[in-house]
Amino acid sequence: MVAVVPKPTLQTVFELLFQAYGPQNWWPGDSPFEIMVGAVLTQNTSWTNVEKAIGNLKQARLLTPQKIIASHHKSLATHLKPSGYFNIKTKRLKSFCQWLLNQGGEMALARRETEKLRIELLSVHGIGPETADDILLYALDRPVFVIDAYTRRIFQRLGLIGGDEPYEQLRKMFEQGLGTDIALFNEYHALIVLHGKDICRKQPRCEQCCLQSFCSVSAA
DNA sequence: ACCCAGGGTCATA
DNA sequence: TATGACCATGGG
Repeated sequence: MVAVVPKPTLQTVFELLFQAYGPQNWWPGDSPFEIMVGAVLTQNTSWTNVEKAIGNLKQARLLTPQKIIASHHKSLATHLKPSGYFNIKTKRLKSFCQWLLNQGGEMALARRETEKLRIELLSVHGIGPETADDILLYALDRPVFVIDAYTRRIFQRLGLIGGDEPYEQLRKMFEQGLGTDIALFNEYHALIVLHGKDICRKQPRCEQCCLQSFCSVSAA
């Protein structure tokens, strides 16, 4: 006999995570531009390493699009070193900053329609769907739900997805299932990341997990 | 010594 | 379309 695990709604999962962890107040950063930079630097990289790189940029007073573009590759790469992939990220950060200035700067983005802006972001070399959506949600306050590896892992275990769906399919599923709620999207993704780090990979059987009653792994 | 992080691009089949 | 290689540091 296989135990039948009930499937929670997306709202229920949020409630459980929020009750377990409380508000996360994402994204850490002092300004929208710092958040955008962090979104690029945190690609496949732990946040503690990103903080060091951002600290270097701040100390060198390079945390503006103009200064980043004006920096030489080698110099900028040295500042980014702690965040890993520094040669690639140097190019990506420069491409993004060049795009930002071409758009007319940060203020000009506020008038752009979200979907148009998203397409534009995705056209920048080194900006993929997750990075674009991090920027849209956390720096530009747009109602976009961020999908990452933790989201796939956690919701696969809850039996709500297969886990290999295309990014866009999952994004639309969450956005339609939750309604347009920027504050909810903001908090939800932060909670998913925290929960993913905290428990879901380190303890595959999830004995202490706040989602335990819905988790197909712990019930198996 | 090994595993992986708040991904994305590119080459190959 | 769908895998696999590659990028690179730092903490567990």
